[in-house]
Amino acid sequence: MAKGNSISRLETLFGALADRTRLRLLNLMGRDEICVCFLVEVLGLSQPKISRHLAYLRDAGLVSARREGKWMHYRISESGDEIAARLLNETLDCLQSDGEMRQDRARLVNVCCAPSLPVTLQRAPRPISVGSQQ
Amino acid sequence: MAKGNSISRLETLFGALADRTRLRLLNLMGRDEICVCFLVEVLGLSQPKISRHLAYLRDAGLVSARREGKWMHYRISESGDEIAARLLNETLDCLQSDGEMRQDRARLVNVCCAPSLPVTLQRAPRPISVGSQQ
DNA sequence: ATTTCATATTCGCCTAGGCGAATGTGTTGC
DNA sequence: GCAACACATTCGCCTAGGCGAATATGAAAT
Repeated sequence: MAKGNSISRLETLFGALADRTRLRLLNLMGRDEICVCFLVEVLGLSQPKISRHLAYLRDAGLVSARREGKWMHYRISESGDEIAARLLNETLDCLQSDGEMRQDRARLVNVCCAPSLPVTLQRAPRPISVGSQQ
Repeated sequence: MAKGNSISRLETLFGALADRTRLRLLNLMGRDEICVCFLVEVLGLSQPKISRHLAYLRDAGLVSARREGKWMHYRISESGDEIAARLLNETLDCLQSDGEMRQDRARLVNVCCAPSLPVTLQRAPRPISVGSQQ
């Protein structure tokens, strides 16, 4: 679904980026793995909605998944496509400087490091970069 | 239609870029004005199709139009949005290095400088950068 | 084995937007 | 005025894809 000539791959890339929820997901992934339950918690959206958008990103080749027991970890995948990779990186840089995106990242840190985690997350594996205190 | 917070503007931008025909149009505009009739001739697509996509790009704020008699000239507009501008420039750079996009640009030069122009184009104003020989 | 938990998928509904064909609009030339 | 020209818009049709609600799946825990 992400294949074809290079123009088609650009269409696929931009199609994947043309959605608010997916931009927020990519922003939260940053350079690290993150587990679905944190994405659900931080974005405050329904779990099926998150999963559907993750599936879209997977089909578009932007993201790859790894299972760890009951949990699924997602990360931005280094695309074989050099051009797509360059554009995606530039996009992620732009998200860095966006106010709402910063809020999302801050909320992720808060959720992960909170002394009292939401019940649903107490056993979930932390994202690497945020660290796993307590 | 291109307004809202910065995430919405990114959605709009990426939506506009997520179409082969629109990418080809932006590629042909490059940094200069170009008249619709040349776009139709070079891309070999129907005039209404070209016009619809130009309208889409206009509504998304990526492109602006100028009338000169019967002819309409389109150009990529410097967006007020710095982030969008940066991403758009990066995208245009990527198009530069794409094979099919190069073919389109070569065809534009051929069409404009051909000793015998297609009848439809004989009086049309040339794009600036290609020059107006004959 | 059964239940629970984390996640994925399916279903039905609805809107955005792509297409060709036809038609409308603004400008020039006669 | 009217015809020709360059371009824009509308119409009807069709698919992609967004959503919530419900349901399925795969792994662990009991």
